[in-house]
Amino acid sequence: MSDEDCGLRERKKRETRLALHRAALDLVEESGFDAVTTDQIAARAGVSSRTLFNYFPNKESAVLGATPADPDEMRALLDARPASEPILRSLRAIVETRLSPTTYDPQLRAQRRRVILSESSLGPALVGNNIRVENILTELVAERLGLDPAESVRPRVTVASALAAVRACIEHQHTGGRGTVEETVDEAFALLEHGFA
Amino acid sequence: MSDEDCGLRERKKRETRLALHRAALDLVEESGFDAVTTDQIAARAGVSSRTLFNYFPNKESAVLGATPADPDEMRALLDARPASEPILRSLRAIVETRLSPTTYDPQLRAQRRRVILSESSLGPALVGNNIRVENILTELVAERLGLDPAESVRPRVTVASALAAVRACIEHQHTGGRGTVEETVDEAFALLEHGFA
DNA sequence: GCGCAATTTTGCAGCGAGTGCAAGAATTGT
DNA sequence: ACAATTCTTGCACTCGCTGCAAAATTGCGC
Repeated sequence: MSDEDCGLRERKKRETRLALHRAALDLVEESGFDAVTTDQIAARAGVSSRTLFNYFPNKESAVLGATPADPDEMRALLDARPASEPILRSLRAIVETRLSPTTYDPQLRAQRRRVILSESSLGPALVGNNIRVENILTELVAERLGLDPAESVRPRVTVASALAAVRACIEHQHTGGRGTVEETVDEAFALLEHGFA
Repeated sequence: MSDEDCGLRERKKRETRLALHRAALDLVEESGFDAVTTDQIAARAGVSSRTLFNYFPNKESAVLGATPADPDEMRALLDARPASEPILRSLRAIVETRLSPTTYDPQLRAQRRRVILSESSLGPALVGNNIRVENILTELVAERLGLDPAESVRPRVTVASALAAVRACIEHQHTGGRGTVEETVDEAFALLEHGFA
């Protein structure tokens, strides 16, 4: 996926996109999300402010380097999981992939992770409140469970809870909570799986 | 609470607040959330645009008539629930109270409900993404469970999942899903209680 | 009532996010 | 090298929201 379409045009676009993402991450890490303007990000990336919005729909997405959730891509992710796996576990894997994309170079990934875990303005944009992602996943989960998403809320509630759980764990970090994200996510999904009762 | 402090000043403030809320609801019901500007809301309420933001922190809050989440108030709500009640059930009751405040006159409440269920821009502002509410509830739930919210994620995950579940049910309505909100919320909380496994 | 203090409203000036549009620059295939 | 396509840029603009200081309103002691 990263080597196909190697025209100059496509390569430049990838470079620009990455430059914007890097610039955004750097600036946010330096001064905090709210103190950084989109103009500054564009300037550091060496591109006009208008161009930033050709690549990302908003500031948050630029910082996250968010790729516009593609249904096919997510379907591929889900299909990659064994059919026998409990749906929650598959969901968790998918969400974690979105959280730290494996196509990144490790250093950038680490920085992204650092920023996500320290900037609370980003949580919502990442997993919570991301209606588009929720809708796509709901559709996919319904399919796998053999349910009609218009008939039963179950798929949607499953997805929403999973996303919320991850976001809660990130929030837990923001508020200085104990444990690594991995540990707390473990705990959270155990709760979802076996019930809060 | 609605009769105390009956000075002219306090009464006028309540009137203005209500006027803004009503204006916002009316306009949004007429034209949709995105098509309504804060200036229009203020104008219909007969106050300056600047005044709107003296009463509400943002457009969404004006439409929702959102009262700034008060820790003490929420504690009172929780304390009103029997101590033996499962925490999820208490949470559900609290969230539902926030969803349709009992201090409203029925007609306004109905309108508010209608708007909430038809305007998807509002879901986030109501329950999801409401970090402040989540933090307060997390604290309270931790207390009731006898846990330290910094030690265990459980309280936070419980709260986040409950909020997410309700938001998911509202979203279910938005997307034309079947069933009343009550039914779907029932189903959702049953899942949370007994687990998704 | 009267006048002073506290509070509220308002206008204004301004910032930052985000968009539509049209002109200009770069890249492509031929 | 030329034309078609695509990307970038600048510009003007809307909208949400904020700070500030002046003006209006209300509360209170007399």
